[in-house]
Amino acid sequence: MATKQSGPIGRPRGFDTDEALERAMLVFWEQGYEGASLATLTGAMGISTTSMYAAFGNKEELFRKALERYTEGPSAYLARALDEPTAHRTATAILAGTIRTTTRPAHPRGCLGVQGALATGDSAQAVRDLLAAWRNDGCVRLRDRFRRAVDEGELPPETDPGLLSRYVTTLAFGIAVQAAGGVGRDELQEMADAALRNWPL
Amino acid sequence: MATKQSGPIGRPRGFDTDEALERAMLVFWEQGYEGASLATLTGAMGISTTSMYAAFGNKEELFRKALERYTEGPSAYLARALDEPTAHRTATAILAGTIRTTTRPAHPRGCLGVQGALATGDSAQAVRDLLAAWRNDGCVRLRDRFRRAVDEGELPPETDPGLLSRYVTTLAFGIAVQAAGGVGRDELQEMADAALRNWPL
DNA sequence: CCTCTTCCGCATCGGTCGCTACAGAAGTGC
DNA sequence: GCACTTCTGTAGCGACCGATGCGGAAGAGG
Repeated sequence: MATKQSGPIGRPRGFDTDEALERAMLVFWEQGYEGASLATLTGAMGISTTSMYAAFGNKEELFRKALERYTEGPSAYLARALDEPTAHRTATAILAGTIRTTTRPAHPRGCLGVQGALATGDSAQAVRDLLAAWRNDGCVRLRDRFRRAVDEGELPPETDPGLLSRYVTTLAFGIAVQAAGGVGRDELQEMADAALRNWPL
Repeated sequence: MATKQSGPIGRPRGFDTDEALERAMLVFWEQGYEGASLATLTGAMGISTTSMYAAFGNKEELFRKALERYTEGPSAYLARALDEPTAHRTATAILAGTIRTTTRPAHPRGCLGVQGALATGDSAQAVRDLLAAWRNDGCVRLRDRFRRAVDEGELPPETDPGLLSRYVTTLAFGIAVQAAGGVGRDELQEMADAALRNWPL
């Protein structure tokens, strides 16, 4: 009957799980899934391999959780953009958010969802598929947003929401690749502005 | 004085260097630089590690040569596109060539220059930089082509060639990412057609 | 034939990979 | 104090990483 109000028994964890996951996410972001070794990861997390396995399972599970954290952290602009009042503002916010996130100083350049595991060996195919699904999910949610805009009469009825969302996500992924190579923020923003000057396509 | 007309002395090589390099390129294309192990590479090439080292130097040199082969093979559409008579046809040819190459059945999906080493560990940074320079070179050559079109009066004098080339290459890299995730050829081509419908931007 | 040069198959190098067994430390509840 | 549960540091697992040493095989030139 007594509600369990006391903490879990046993020795409490000696590190902050959220902070360790944040650091792991940064390593995956910069070096990719295959490029990030456990030694590098645990070194950045400040814990031993034993603690990492006890807290996160294994490397692949750690990556999955790092991707979730990325989605709700650096990539949260996507969810916010979908709430913009118009489709045009949604597209603008997505590209601006992508550019800001992929070119932020003191953060890894590029996008974890793009460069985390774009091409991998056999042992990392599950992670590659996970990221492909992650990217596709973003495209689908954007398509639904544009479809709503068509239904509400904001966009012309002959507009193809899938085509439009594919266009915006293609630009976003391309921006991520450019940013990973060191292309500057201002140049990308000018290009994005020009790309959305005529809308919808 | 006598011109050396006889072949090199010693035991001749027992395999075709070009074909072995072609197979190595395909492995790098599909699995990336870090994901492609020497065992996988030499297995696909049909030679032993000893022969690979004797013929190509090491893994990094093998990748450099595979990238050259990729540039002159699957990515040769870029050079051809730059010779198109108009800037618009150049842009159209680049996107069409990108889509065809990144979605070709029986070939790895995506683009070696994008997914070969987009994010890597420390030991592969040189390859990452090499690919970033490769991508930037494509953008620069395209910019020069557009600049010529401005000089020749084909494009309005207020056109920014750098902006335009950044736009086209961003679309191309985004297409490569989409293709790596399994997006179909027709859908990408429809999007590319729509993206270039208003030109120049 | 012999000699010379190069190539190739086998074995293996030290290092690192992801991962785990074990024992002791450090907390909780009684 | 005690028993119990959980976490952590060390040490090491087998497997694979990229890269080599070595000796014999194989062809070219004489």
